Amino acid sequence: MADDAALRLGGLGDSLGFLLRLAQLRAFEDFFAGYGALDIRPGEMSVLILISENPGIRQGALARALMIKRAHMTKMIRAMEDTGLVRRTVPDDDKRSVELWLTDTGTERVATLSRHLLNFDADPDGRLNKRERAQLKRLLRLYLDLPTEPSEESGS
Amino acid sequence: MADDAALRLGGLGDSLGFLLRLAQLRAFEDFFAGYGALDIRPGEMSVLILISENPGIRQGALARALMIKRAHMTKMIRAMEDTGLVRRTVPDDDKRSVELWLTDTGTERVATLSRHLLNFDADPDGRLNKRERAQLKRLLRLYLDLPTEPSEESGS
DNA sequence: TCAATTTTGTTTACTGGGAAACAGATATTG
DNA sequence: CAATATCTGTTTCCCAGTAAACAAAATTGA
Repeated sequence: MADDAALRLGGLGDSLGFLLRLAQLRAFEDFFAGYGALDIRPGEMSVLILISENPGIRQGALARALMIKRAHMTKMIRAMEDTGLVRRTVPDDDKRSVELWLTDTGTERVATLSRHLLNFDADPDGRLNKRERAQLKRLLRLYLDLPTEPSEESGS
Repeated sequence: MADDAALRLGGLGDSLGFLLRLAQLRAFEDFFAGYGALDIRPGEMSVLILISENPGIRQGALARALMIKRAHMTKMIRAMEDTGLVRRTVPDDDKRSVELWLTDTGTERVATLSRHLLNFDADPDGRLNKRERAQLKRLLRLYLDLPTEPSEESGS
């Protein structure tokens, strides 16, 4: 039990990759703890939100943004099409590509998820306080070459 | 190309879980870029290092420390036993459990890996400077309830 | 003592995700 | 224009990892 705390991590404890992996697993635990009832996976959620924010986004662009492979995106999108959350169209000017749109059901789902996402993320679970949490996110965005300030253009 | 930068992330860009997932994927990319030649996976490496730092550690404790399931640990350890990196013993005082030890080959491997790990992690790849990198790791350790200071105090 | 519960590791079946080969559409280059 | 190269999505096959059921050992509780 307390034995685990006594474990020596060696060089691992100073490895960014190791810390990130553990932190991600922990964050997903938190995610499921908070979202359990909703029967949604993190991956599906991110896909839905990105389509919602970027209607008509092409499948490949979505895969790049989420850093998953096109082969896997094909499967995810097909599943979400089957459950009626997403609609696919092929544009005339490039018939290789596929554009993605939310169905009405998908739009509703995103609305629900977004509400919960805000609640979830705003709730410090005791390990980090608000300031530390914000700082952590800032550094992660930096590491990821993402805009440091989340683009907040939509007037409420 | 530049399209990707123009993507709107919506609530996702402020979600710790999302940022952690992306960061972890990116860190693994970096890992393979730096380690490619060595033919080692991050998971195997962490197992080897933890056994090296905690000789005789039991399989379950190792699984908990790395936040992976015992079922999967069984497979990993068996594979590493087959390739002669790890040795398993069953202690007399608890015949359910399995204690893990490095073979000589395993010990050599860890020595090599540790050298590379230091090089790798010490090399800022341009996105974060040393200070930011250290700060990021500090916050991650905090989030993970790990000791904020790596157990070793070396220079500076 | 000895039945019931818990712990530890294993097996089997399944899911999430990647690698590689592919086909159709588009872009490039002569 | 034709020939080639590249891009986009898909298919197939594979690997990492999980879930659930299990067996053996250990612990608990009457």
